Amino acid sequence: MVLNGKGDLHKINPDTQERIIELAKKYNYRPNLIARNLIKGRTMTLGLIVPNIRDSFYSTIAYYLENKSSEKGYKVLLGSSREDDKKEVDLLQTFEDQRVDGIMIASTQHNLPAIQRMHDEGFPIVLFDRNYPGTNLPAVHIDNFEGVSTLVKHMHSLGRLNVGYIGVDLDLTPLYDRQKGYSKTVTELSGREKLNMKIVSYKNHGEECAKAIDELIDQHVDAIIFETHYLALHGVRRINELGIKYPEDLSIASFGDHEVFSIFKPHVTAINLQAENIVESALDMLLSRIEGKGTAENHTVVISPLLLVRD
Amino acid sequence: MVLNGKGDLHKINPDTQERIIELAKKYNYRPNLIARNLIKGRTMTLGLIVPNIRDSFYSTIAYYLENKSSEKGYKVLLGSSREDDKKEVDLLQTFEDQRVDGIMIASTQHNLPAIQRMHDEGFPIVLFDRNYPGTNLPAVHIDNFEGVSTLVKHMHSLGRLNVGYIGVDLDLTPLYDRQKGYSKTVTELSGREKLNMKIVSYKNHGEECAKAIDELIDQHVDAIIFETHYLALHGVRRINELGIKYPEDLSIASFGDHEVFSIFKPHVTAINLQAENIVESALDMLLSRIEGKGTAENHTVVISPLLLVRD
DNA sequence: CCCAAAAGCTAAATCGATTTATTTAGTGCA
DNA sequence: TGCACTAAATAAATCGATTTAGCTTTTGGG
Repeated sequence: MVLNGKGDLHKINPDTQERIIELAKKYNYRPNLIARNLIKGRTMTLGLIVPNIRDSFYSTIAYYLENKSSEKGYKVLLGSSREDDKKEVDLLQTFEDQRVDGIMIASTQHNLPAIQRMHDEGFPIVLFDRNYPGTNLPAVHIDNFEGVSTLVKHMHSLGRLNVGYIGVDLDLTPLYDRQKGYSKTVTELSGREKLNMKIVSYKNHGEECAKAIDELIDQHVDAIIFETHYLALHGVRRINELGIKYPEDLSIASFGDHEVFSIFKPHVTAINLQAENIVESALDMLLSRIEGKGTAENHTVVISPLLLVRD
Repeated sequence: MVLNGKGDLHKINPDTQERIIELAKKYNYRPNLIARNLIKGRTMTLGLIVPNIRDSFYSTIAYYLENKSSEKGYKVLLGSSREDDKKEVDLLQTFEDQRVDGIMIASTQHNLPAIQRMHDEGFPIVLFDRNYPGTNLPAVHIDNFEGVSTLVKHMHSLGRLNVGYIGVDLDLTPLYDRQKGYSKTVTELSGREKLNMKIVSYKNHGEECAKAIDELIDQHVDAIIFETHYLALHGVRRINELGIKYPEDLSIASFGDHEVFSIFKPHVTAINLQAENIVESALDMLLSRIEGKGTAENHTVVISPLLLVRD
């Protein structure tokens, strides 16, 4: 009681309190957190599950989560699913058994049953980046539609009306939303029937992205929007190889920022994925549910993307 | 006993065992790991403390650690010290209180007392990347001296005899070792008195690195070695800006690889930091100490760097 | 001087699993 | 029939902290 600062509350004599504190110091006493966790029923630990911690977006998420949650006394258990459904359920299960107080997950989008079950049982869990549409699962993600839309409009404002788009064939909601954002905005703005949209395979995205660029150039696009940062990297490479000057002869932009975009010149205009905001919202949702005050308010938080206008 | 597969060992009747297993399944029983941890005195958790999880090297370390240790049934608690001594001791303390079974840490190099104490008390802890020289603390790191030496020799083998070097002013052993590797090798190989070595401040490394390049060019170097990947990124940028062609007019190489080095062309020759090997060794050391068979064998494992010859 | 109430401690229950001890039932052999 | 021994099940102890209950000693007021 004394060591937890509840000495007065429990009417422990001030002298005794002092004695206790002294002895604790003398013997270098440190409470065993496992024992505390056991009786408290909470571990002050949050689980983070990402498809790949090497990815700069997810490692940035991990960074902010660790920072913000350590401020509030929480630790972070890290899980990397490697885009593997099985590994992901394993992690979910282990984290649940381990009694983490909550989980933040960018799911493979193939584990709805497990996640739904946990949520239904009252386990605080919040999806981010990738969600399960049509469910009541708490989720935080950027507005992908809006983000691409912003990029297209930005291109138009620069006088680039014949925009092209390169995406990837992964089966993920954020990517679909981006593609939808592109086609909708382009048709609305220009009434074009030809969308100049290329979807490349993830497995071989480097080469296919280069090929896609060649084709778009043949179709005389004057701007290209890349669906992800890694596509943009390969795109920039190809554009340089072809000797095409950007932004003079071609405007480009990436959905998703990357450190080199503001190092190598010309700097690449990009949509920032707002990792810090995502973590902030997700953490808020988790903590309010953990602390129990979390009623069933807004299930999904959609964060506005940030356009970083560069060269 | 039954659920842990020790039914026969404890002579539980096979029928009873079946009944137990069935009931466990029926009621969806999952053992509470906290309770297990408490009595077992181990948590099947490893702590990872890095200066910055956003750094691609450290996130790669995290990736491999998570993968390899989850194969062996261990979880990973993540801590990011942000190069802050205080935060680092806090993390160490918390992880110890939390009773993680072992810790893998890239220290700020300002917490010897805390780390030494833990090690002396028998806590399994292994340093990586950055170590405390002159101590008996278990450590794993790449051979930084050897790595730079390899690069210098590689340059010489290409006929580039007037090599330059750009480093950073951080107070970290691996960087000193690299600098030593450079000066030693250059003097040995060429007997040069002029080392063409520039040290830039970390805080402003982008601009200062560019300036350093300008100066080295003035000094007519025909090759530049970058001490870290981020210096190399800024270096490549500056070299492109100056319109200098590499590798034709100038050879460059980076200590530390980066994804863009094999995307953008010409590809940048680099030393790979062998994250996977580092994790493997560190994990071996930790587990053998955790399992108790770890006698005081080799305290330090030095890993050979890998030269990736590119353009 | 007595009693109620507060002050201050001490003891016990609890969290949920693991491990060890104890009890009961059953078997084999002299 | 009896004894030793095994099989199988049940009970208890343990990990270390938190919380609640219970006990003893003071204190204050009539």
